[in-house]
Amino acid sequence: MSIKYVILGYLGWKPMTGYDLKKIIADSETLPWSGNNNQIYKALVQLHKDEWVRKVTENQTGAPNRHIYSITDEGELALREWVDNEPESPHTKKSFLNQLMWADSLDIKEIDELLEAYLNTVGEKIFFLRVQADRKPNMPERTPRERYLWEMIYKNWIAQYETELDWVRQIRQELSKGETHRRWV
Amino acid sequence: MSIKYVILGYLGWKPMTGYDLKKIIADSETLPWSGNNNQIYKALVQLHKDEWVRKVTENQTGAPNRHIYSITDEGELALREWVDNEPESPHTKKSFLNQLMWADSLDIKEIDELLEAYLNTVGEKIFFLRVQADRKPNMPERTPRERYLWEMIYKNWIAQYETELDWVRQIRQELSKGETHRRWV
DNA sequence: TTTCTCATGTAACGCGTTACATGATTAC
DNA sequence: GTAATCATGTAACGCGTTACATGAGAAA
Repeated sequence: MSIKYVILGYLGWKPMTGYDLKKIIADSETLPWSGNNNQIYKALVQLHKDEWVRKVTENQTGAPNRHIYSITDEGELALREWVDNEPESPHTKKSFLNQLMWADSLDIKEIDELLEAYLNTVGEKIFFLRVQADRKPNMPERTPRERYLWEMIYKNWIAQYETELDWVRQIRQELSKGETHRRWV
Repeated sequence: MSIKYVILGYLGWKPMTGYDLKKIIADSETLPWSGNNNQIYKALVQLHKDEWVRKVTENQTGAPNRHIYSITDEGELALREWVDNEPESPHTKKSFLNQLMWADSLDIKEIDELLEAYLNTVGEKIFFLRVQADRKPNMPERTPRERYLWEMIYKNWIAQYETELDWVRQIRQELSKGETHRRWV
């Protein structure tokens, strides 16, 4: 449950409520979770039981009392340990490529339209990534180095999608060339 | 349940048993499933109930009877429809980037070691991708165009990981430069 | 003799999602 | 008046994983 650590990371930046975390996670273009209540509130209960966070309740009228969580010393230690974990390769699901595996039943025009649609969805994704990289919401900038790391994280995502665009352009061009030269029927 | 369609795709290539499909999926460097029994056998039951595949039982002694599945006309139609679906952007989980978000608590050396380890796991992944792209196991080559599509699919994955390598190299270089110039403490 | 391959299937569990539930305040 | 924001939480479900279960034949 790596979302637990992501939450812990944010709480190590500053104290927050579950609701705050929910918004951050839901709005993020790079964190791969929807930010649903169930997951976040459960993770917070979990973190509290582990004593990696402490909870302060702020009374309110008109809305449920706010539970403000902040990281503990044990939490900080656990976070550091997790950060220093052996890195894993990315896990990617490209359902479009799974479609393309069996796309030979389509004619050239249909395939090209699919590729164009893919180009557009990926292009849109890049657009939103750039907007967020620009606005930098919820970005802790405690040191210049931290700032640099976060910038590189955004660049990583953008580069990934740019690579995707290049690939689509190449395949579209080659398919149309193959068409005119009757390399495939 | 997109694995259902991937299975349908393979059965549209040639008739197979659940066991065959399990191996193909488990061995694939690009399909994002482990190839566990539970999922595959259930999907086959599902596909059979939909009448997208038919089942022929071949009696055996010493091993369970083989259930050989092949695609039906309805199945072929359903596959074509799915292939022609609106493409989605890739869904990627880069847990390493989530670690890096909070890596400012580490010192330069620790970060660099993490990046190097990441470089290695990604490099390894590329290696296996290239091997598989080269050997081309379980690749239907019914037409030149289909062959081309599958090659481009492998290229897509390789390009993605290559982009990752470039990114790691850049960040490592810049971090070490920043270190000598005391841009971050 | 132990391990691998063939070949099917089930059980338990974890992570993640959508949808449900409540209710006051603020903005349009 | 309707919708969004604040703020908590629960229920039901789907997809995917590991592990369990069986049992013969072939290979190491």
